[in-house]
Amino acid sequence: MPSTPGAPFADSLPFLLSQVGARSAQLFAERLAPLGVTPRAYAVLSRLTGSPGPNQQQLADALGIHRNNMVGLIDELEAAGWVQRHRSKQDRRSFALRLTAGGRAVVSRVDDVLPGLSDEVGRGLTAPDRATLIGLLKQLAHALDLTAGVHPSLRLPAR
Amino acid sequence: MPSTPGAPFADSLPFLLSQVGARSAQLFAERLAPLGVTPRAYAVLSRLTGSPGPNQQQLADALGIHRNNMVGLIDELEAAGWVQRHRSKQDRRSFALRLTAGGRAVVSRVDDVLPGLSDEVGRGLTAPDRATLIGLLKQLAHALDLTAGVHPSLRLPAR
DNA sequence: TATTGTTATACTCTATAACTATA
DNA sequence: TATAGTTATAGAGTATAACAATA
Repeated sequence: MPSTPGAPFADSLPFLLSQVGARSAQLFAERLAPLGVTPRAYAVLSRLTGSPGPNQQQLADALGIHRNNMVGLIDELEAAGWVQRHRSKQDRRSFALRLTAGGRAVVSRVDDVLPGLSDEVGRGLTAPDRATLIGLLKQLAHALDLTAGVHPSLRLPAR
Repeated sequence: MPSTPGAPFADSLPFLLSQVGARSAQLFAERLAPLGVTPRAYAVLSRLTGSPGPNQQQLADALGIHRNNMVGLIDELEAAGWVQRHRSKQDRRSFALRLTAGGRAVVSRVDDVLPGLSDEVGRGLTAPDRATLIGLLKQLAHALDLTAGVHPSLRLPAR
């Protein structure tokens, strides 16, 4: 059976990528939820693991989130005790964002959960096939001008 | 270089699938927009190309859209002249949904655009590699219990 | 005059409940 | 009593504009 009757798109590369990718994103969100973290929040937290604390504008630019929305996001992370705002001494308009010990612990806990997600998502494939798939996806990501570690949905919604 | 510094997830299968899949969904939506069609609307229209006109409840169940939201969706498609509601004579509570000639024309126009999208999304890969990738994605879709032609985001949002 | 962070507003989507007409 | 369709409401998420403090 070559294709679903009346659905020529169902076996196309764009649809399959979008379909499997969306399911993968759902499973990712479900694994994060018990830890009290949203995918957006994890994107921010994992960006702050580097040493030079960026300000909100820089972080927003790097992730493709609008700076207006970054305010509330940092508010939540600060309320959770995972991030701190430190007034920059070079430029007193901006805050240097720094992960707290608790924030680092959350990132670490999420990273511990990710291998289980990889196994769940890739359970239909042999180990060599998984490696092949990852290689092909990296080629696609590069050809589509995607930045490593930056999710396009943070920038633009699909629908 | 094995992985992005400070971003262990960036090269993982779940993230790459979600990242490339989300970009693919954006490109799909951008191709549809000039035709006045949203991905949701196309999902509905392409489901109605079959001969036995389903009612709204059946269509909602098949696509994973809530029947409450199906009302407004069908309203728009009817206002655009692409779908008609016909009172069922067997069960006068329900409507048999039927594509109009205009509706069939829109589906046809979208289907004409899809090959171009496939080329754009897959431009980073050789033809054999594209075929390999499609095969691997189908295996994943099957292992993840995804239904052919049904997009998971219609059922549940990722974020 | 430009930039960082902030707030307010409106608009879109979605989730839930409740209503009507039929069965 | 259950089901198909509908409507209303509230809640999340996002986009836009405007503001205060600082450069």
